[in-house]
Amino acid sequence: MEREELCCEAHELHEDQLELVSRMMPAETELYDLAELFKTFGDSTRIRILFVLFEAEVCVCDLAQVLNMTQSAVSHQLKILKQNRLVKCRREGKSIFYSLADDHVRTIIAQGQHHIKE
Amino acid sequence: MEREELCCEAHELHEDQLELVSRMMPAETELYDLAELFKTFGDSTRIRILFVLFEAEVCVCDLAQVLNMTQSAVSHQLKILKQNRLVKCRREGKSIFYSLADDHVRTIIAQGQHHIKE
DNA sequence: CAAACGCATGAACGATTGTTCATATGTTAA
DNA sequence: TTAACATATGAACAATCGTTCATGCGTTTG
Repeated sequence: MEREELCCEAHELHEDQLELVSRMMPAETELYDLAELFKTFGDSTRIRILFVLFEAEVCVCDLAQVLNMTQSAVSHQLKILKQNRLVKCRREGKSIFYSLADDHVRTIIAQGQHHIKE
Repeated sequence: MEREELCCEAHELHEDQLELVSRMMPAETELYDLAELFKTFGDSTRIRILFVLFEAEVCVCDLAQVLNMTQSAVSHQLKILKQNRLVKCRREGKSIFYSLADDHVRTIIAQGQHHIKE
């Protein structure tokens, strides 16, 4: 990450714009967390898992069956979804049931759908 | 992607649930496009670029200066943002000015911020 | 207790990603 | 036209990612 020494002088950002940008720019940790969150949505397997959970609370083996994936692959992705608090789970006997953590998930996906369909 | 032959019988999805899930599941191309879109948000460099564009229309070298990055790295990321229609650009002399493509970008980022802050 | 079941996890692998470096393209000024 | 400037782009590299395979953990059943 090298800093450019000089910049096109004709279009240099005004001082007040620079101040505005730096004032509105979130902290590094927030930027990182934001990227981490969207990265979680950035895989079609995880998106498919979320769409199943939009309709029902399901156990891991049902997820694997519906999505035509191995149980291991589903478990790995569920772990990522859970780490980013997109899903939650509860144990019931030998099975573990997964469901959406909250409604932000629906909203974010819906906004994404809206964007790609315009 | 191997299909599981058997599944926990006790918690098997009901037929009507299966039908509901498959009815609400988007087509493969839409799932892919959705993942592609969120993948674009899933990098802190691109997030930082977007936060600058929230405040001002800027040329590439100003972006590089503000973000303390090389012009090349910024250009590569701007290409990805443009391919996914998150930003647009116009030429003015030797410079090329980038700005937000539409307001979905703000909405999606805002939803993400809301989620990580709860 | 042991066996079976449902799920989680670590290692390994190919595939993808973000940056750097060198260079090409397009525009303006001399 | 030639030089300088602003930006774009291809190759190369390390780093990260998603899946598979083997195996471990927790629970229930016999």
